[in-house]
Amino acid sequence: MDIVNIAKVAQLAEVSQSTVSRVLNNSGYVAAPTRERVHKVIQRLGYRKNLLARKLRIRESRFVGLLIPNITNDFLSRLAKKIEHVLQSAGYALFLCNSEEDTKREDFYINTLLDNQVEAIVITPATKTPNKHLLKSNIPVVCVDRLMEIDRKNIAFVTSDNETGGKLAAERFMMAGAKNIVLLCDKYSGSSAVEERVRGFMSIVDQHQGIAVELIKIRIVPDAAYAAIERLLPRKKIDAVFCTSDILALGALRCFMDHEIAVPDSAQLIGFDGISFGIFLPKRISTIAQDTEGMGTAVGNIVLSMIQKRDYENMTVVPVSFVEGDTTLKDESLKAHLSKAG
Amino acid sequence: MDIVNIAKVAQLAEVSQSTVSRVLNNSGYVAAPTRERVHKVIQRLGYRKNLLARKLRIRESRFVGLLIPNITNDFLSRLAKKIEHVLQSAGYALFLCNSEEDTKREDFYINTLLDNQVEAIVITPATKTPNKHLLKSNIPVVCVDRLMEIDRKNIAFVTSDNETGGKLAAERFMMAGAKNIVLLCDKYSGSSAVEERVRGFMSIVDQHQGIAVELIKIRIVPDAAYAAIERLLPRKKIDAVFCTSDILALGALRCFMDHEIAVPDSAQLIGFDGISFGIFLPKRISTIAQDTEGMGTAVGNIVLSMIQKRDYENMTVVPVSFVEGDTTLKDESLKAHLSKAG
DNA sequence: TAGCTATATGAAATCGATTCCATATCGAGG
DNA sequence: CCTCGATATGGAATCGATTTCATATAGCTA
Repeated sequence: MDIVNIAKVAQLAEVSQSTVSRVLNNSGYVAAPTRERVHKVIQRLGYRKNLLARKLRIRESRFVGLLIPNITNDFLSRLAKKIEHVLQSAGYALFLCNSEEDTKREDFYINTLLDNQVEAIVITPATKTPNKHLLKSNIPVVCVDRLMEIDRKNIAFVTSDNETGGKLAAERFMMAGAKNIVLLCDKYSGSSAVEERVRGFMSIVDQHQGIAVELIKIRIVPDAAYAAIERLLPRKKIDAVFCTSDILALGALRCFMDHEIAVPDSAQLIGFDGISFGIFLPKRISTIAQDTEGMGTAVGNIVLSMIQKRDYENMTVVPVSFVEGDTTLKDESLKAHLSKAG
Repeated sequence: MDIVNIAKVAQLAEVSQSTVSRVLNNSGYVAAPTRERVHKVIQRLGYRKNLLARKLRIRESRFVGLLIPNITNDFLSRLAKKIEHVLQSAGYALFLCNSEEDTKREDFYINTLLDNQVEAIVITPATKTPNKHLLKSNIPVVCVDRLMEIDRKNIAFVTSDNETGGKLAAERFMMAGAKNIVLLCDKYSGSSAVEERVRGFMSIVDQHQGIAVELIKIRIVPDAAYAAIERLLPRKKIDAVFCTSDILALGALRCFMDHEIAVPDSAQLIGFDGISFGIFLPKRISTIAQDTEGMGTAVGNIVLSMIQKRDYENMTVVPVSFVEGDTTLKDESLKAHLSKAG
């Protein structure tokens, strides 16, 4: 046999299991020589404690489940990294699950996580409708990026201030006097984040007169944005495009450049997310940046608070900010524009 | 009490634990009415089996550890996603660990993973020197992307054909008659992948005469590449740049554009990885693309083979391919160039 | 009808640690 | 000298499942 357990250590060190356990956990009384002897044997046998057994006994798994649509997504991977960082410092291990925006998979994963006794679940849900297994369970849940219509104890939400983000973009366009706006947004997602961005944007637009906004829902890939803009170009003059994601903005930008439409002079473009890549491209895309690290840290800390039954923020709204790139008029041009207009 | 375990189910269903277990696992003999009764109680109590207890008993954790430098990296996140996909289909859950290229953290994580009884570890090691805890353990290890100088049973390697990738890039440059080449590569990484790319590249260059290659090691961020090229520009005429990563190529491209150096006519550029973003930029970067999905699938399957003690490929080399973008001379131009030269 | 097998169920050991309780020694204080 | 508290250790129950072994009944064959 080469399974070495606490009993074998105890036997060779000529002490009881209790004593070995006390040595391992630095608890209770152990005489120095005994401790020494036990350590020697542990060393010699290359003994490792079986955390599964420990977790079963103390009824704490120190596992947290992370259930997101897609780890490949820039925003989500940065989020995941930060969450993992915070949790591992507190001794928690993270299960990685990709739902692929698929309710079936989400279902499956939630069950798996619960069966594995995770102490909390961090989820970016595929739909606003709550999963029934999640509802039945009592463990802490932190819902990130997207809201859920759920009535349950022990749940917290962390999102960017999407509505304000939408407003920031719209204000920028209004200041520049945009009249013919296209709004590109994610088609499939039941994501509340996208909706709020659109709502915020429209709330500002609605305060102005004579502004045309065409809202187009597309798949969240650059080609789709490219195609959407290309389809519109012959029909109308576009002077501003707001995309609910930088990925879409990328496609739109490419389309404008291919059709030799001057950006930002003829058409302006604002994305959402603040994907870092952007700033090294020939044209940096102006964007509403999310504080991904801030969100990740918030999520991690809230998870810990909830697990430890401390107080926690039920709803955390993380501020966003406008990051000026090369696809919007500069502040100076804006002022010139305004004074000319005024 | 609201902990419901198999004993409580047994009690309410008026059967023994053994019978409940048989029902849960569909093993052994259970009379239909009994089975029915047990299911009713399970339903009523909302019983869930405690997998920790099960895993302890059957001595199989069905956990696999994934230890990578950084999930934020495009290549690694795609890899992670694929691996997770393959493993979850086989009933394995994945622990996510970010080593941050830091040996200390790597150490810590390997210990944690082993203590949690993972059945295998997938690792992109921070150094070529093997971790001592990894050496001592017997569980299957799959080393991805980077090789390790390790003498151990139960280890498999999966990497791209980095050397051939380097050769492909060099051949392209040779065909186009490049004479003044800059080779930008990752400074800190002890990564064998980078070394092999460089080796492959140089092996082709060495077959030609009168070619100058300046090798520069920099941090793997676009700014560093930008700065490196900018520093060289006044000193020498550069007609080709090979970057061991697309991230670097991005910075180099930006630098050329800012200095109004025509790409690819004056200077050509080839990156490595095949990051999908590239193709939607104003200039798509020609690159040596890795088959990330193929690697992920290979890794997943090898892990499963090793765990199940089936045969497995000890060393898997996944082919790479040259993907022509807008930063190298097109095939036609090349032919024209060659006929003119010849 | 004796004997055998397929079906059905339960008691108890087991996985590997933690922990409560009991026991024992020793030195200090009364 | 007796008692008490601090120190040190061991025995055995426990966490929640799985699994072996034993037992019991029913139906079937010889």
